[in-house]
Amino acid sequence: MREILEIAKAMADGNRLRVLMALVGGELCVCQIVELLELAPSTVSKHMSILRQARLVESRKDGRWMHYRLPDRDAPKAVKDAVTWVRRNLADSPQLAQDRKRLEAILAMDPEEICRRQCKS
Amino acid sequence: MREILEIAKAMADGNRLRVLMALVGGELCVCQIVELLELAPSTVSKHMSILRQARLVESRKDGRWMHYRLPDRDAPKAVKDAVTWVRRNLADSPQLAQDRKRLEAILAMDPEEICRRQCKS
DNA sequence: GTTATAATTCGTCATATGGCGAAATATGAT
DNA sequence: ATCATATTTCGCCATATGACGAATTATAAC
Repeated sequence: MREILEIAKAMADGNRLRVLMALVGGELCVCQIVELLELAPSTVSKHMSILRQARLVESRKDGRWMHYRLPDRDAPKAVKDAVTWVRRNLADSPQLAQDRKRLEAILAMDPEEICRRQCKS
Repeated sequence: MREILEIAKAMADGNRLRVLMALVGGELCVCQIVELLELAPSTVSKHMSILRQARLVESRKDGRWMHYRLPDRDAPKAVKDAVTWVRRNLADSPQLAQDRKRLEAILAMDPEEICRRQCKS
């Protein structure tokens, strides 16, 4: 129950659902997610920690960059099914189409340039 | 997105998950759910309204009694899949086994007797 | 070693959520 | 009509949650 409730709570936030959908296209680093959601890095970090605690995302550290991705095949079934549920049911949300578009632009930029932009603002 | 988020939020509470699992055995009236959860009727009513708003339960009024049940086949796919996810993953939660046991006792009682018990306490 | 930077942790704040009891509503019984 | 009762609505309170900025940590670059 504890585990299932943790997953359900992790899914119960619009920004976290947006992150999960953004990760469908492959892993992202925190600064890219910050750019997408337009939230403070500390806020995004907290969201990612909640998703990771629930095992809805996995992380990989690469130097100073932390990359997050959707769980592998060997994740618990509850987790995989939850991600599948989100993917299926948000696949054609018009609101998230906007995110896909923005994400495309973000991925086209150099990650370092993104960070520079964040420093300025 | 709105709809999916509403479902996820409705699932993000332990007592509401307990209700969903209790309803697997068939519909229940509010006083039976009150007896199971050991919460105030007003609190249970609020939980049920959140579940119904998300369409995770359907309701049927029978005189003074309001009965709640899991959604039919013609419910939205997102809803049916969510309920399936909960059922699959909580099927053998030891914590909920206790609820099943208590529910058995509750169903054995006359509904009116349950209400009488609630008036006393 | 010092500096720069990506990310996290911590403290704080505003709002959301879950709980209750009292009052209101709706319906059956007398 | 009056009363009893099953449920809901409302107002209140305590705690949880999501947001931010400042401080901290970890790592790359110099």
